[in-house]
Amino acid sequence: MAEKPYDHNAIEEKWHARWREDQSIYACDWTSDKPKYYVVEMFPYPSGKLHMGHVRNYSLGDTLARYMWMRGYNVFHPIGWDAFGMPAENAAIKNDMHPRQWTRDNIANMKRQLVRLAISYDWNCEVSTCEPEYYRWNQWFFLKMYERGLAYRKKALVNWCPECATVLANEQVVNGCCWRHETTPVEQRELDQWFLRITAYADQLLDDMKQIEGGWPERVLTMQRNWIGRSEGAELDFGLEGRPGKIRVFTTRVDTIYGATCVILALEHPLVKELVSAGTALEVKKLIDERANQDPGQLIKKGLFTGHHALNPFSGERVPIWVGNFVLMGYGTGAIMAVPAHDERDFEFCTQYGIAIRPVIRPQGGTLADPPKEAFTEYGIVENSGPWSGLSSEEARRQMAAHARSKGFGEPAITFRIKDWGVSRQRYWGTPIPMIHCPACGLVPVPEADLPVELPLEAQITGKGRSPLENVPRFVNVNCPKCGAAARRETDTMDTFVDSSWYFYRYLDARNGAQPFDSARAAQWFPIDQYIGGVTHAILHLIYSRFWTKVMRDIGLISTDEPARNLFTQGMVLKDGSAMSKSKGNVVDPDEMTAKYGSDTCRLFVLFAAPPERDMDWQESSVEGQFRFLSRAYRFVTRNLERTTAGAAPSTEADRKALRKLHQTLKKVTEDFDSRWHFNTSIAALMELLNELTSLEKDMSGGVLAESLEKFTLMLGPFAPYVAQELWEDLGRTGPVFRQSWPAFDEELAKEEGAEVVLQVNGKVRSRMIVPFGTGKEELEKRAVADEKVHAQVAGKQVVKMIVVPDKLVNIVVR
RNA sequence: GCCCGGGUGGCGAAAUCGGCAGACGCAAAGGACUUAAAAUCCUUUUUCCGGCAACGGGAGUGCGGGUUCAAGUCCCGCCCCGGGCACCA
Repeated sequence: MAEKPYDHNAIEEKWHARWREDQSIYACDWTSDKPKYYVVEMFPYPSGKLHMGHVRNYSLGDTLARYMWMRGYNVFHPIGWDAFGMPAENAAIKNDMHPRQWTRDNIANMKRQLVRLAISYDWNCEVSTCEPEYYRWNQWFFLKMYERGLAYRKKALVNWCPECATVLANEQVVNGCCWRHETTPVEQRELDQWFLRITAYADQLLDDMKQIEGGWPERVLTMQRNWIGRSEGAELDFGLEGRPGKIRVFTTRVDTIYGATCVILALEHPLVKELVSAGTALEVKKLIDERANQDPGQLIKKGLFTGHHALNPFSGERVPIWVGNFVLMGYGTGAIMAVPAHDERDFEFCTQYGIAIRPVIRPQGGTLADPPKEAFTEYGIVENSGPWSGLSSEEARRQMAAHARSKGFGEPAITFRIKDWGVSRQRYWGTPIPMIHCPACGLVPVPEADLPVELPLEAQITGKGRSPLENVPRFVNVNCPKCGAAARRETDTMDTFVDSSWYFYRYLDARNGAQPFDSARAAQWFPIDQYIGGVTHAILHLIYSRFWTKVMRDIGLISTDEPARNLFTQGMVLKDGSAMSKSKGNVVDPDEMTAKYGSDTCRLFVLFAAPPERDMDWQESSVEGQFRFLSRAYRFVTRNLERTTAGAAPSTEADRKALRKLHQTLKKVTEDFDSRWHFNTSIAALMELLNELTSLEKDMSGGVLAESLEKFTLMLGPFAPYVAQELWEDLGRTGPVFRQSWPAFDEELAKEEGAEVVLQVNGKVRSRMIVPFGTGKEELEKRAVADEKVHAQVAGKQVVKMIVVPDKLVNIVVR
């Protein structure tokens, strides 16, 4: 019996080499007639090295992919690179290295790591978003959106560092200052920027959630619902006293309008300039600057009286017009009617400035609190509101909005919190926006035939100035495609969320030079069966890609409304209670772990540490346990190889026990795969099985040994592909483990010999007994009372009640 | 402030439908093998009380109540930790 030591290096190198020779091992079979299974893990940003969050994400996806292959599915499991973005530019500045070179080097290294971890990717379909063959389709989509009015240009504020003389991304602003000049306050500048009209799809983004409910975590849907922020109310016009014009406000509570005691404009509201004196305008400007450098959560409410009055369209009452720093220009109409009695913010503001507070809603069955001590914000009964008095809030909202419409001073309205998606970036390492500015023709799209607009590689990246592209004459100077005159090319590049909005469609057809992808193939493979990634992308990426899918549908490329039927959000990998990050210096490099213990151990470790949806605190100590398990498994199988006899019937008591445990394990692991992916318990079950088999080893006969070794190896396959493959070969079998069929379990064999019934007295366990399954209630009662230990507890007391759960327990209640 | 998660031994965790709390693993302690160490194997390991011991008894899943024959699991009220949103009218 030649037991072999577990030489993980030799085993992993051997299979690593063989698999690398056969590039097609994980390739998708596009002609297969098996049911499809499309599994995607969120692609990584090529920062240079995989971190443990990646290892967790990809091990999870891989384990699932291998299982689905074994279940007979035609699996498509691709990967790519989210390869545009700022770090490449920063590296270029720091190390004098071209972003493209830096990115490609990083990709090569991370690809090596993924292959080493034996993640089963179809490398034929690899996608890298920084290559023209990919980003040309970003440009193509942009043109399609422009045609449809979904891409447009407007002025918007950007963060500007006067020291760098450059635009900063939001994440480069730290405490209101530049990340490189920590004492230089960031200024707000207005620039023309490109936007995508995601708001046109706001209702669909909400409604189509019906299609993915149940498949997506509820909390992701909730976060998206809040982000979209649909609210129903009314827009109303307050007339201006003594001058023409009006102020339009949005409110969800028309029913409170008789309690409106002032109108408040946002600081940037266009009317402010008209209404206030030069002196007040200066004060307003001050408030704007003050707010720019403040944490929005800590903002202290401030405001100014404009000196003018507005007229309440319902009551005709004259109310003062204020400006307030807490009124958002970007939401609703940029102006509100303040009802301090029924809104906390208005209450705070009006109390502070001595503005009248007038309650008009009383709680159902309660009385009007006058003067109120705090805002009553719930619905109730309308009071002191002319003809509307006595109505419920709900009824008043409906009737009053309708009344406003019939009188022409307003109408029911729906407002969204979500804003159009600003995609302009004044950066180099991104997709050039395919537009041309012609002095004669204005904005002219680059003709489709001229795509891609390639990034000029010679641009100098200095971290200064508006955009590196502006200093590349070859890029900037073009002839207008319409009139032929000298024109300027747009130098803004696209947000990298554009790249990631549709990459999983490109996987299907990664080398297509004529279209973004083949529609017929997309119809066959979409929606994605399982998308896996971090919950950090719950909002942006996952909303943008849903939006993109709908646009592609409207263009006619696909016919589905949603990109992914199921989404799984894995937990974060934490160290000392917070996320691993370079700045905290607590990053763990997977290479170290693979070098020491091997990839199989590393994979097992991340899956075993916690259930996948939960955050996992980094506790490296348990890695030894995983290594020991694989080591024991390997030795167990190899030393028993020669004892196996195929087909021999079970003969010993040990055989029966081993078979029972084997089939119980098969059942457990299969159920974990088919439900919640708690692979920590699957691996624990495999450990239990190995422990049991080891203790029965000597008394097991050849037939049961053969079955046990084979099925154990197959079950190990999705988790630890290298060692499973090695054992498979040792067992004299051929072909990849993940192409074998997943072993079925036999419910009969898995059954225990008898049911263990717990005997309780007053809810406390006093004894237990083994009875045949299905033993009747009366029989159980009889046996329970006869039990010695139970008897000792019951003796001398009165039995009040007996609860019997067949095959489970008997509880005797005594007094 | 609002909306989600989560809180179980020294540690990671398990208990999937209200029915044996702590599976599996780590760490620790003791032992076997060894000249020795590593590796491996065996034993103990929630806690308190009694006992030389087999064993017996009590407590115990963040805190306080409740429902139930029975609660980690369900209900009510709190505390703490993590995440998201945060003047969205």
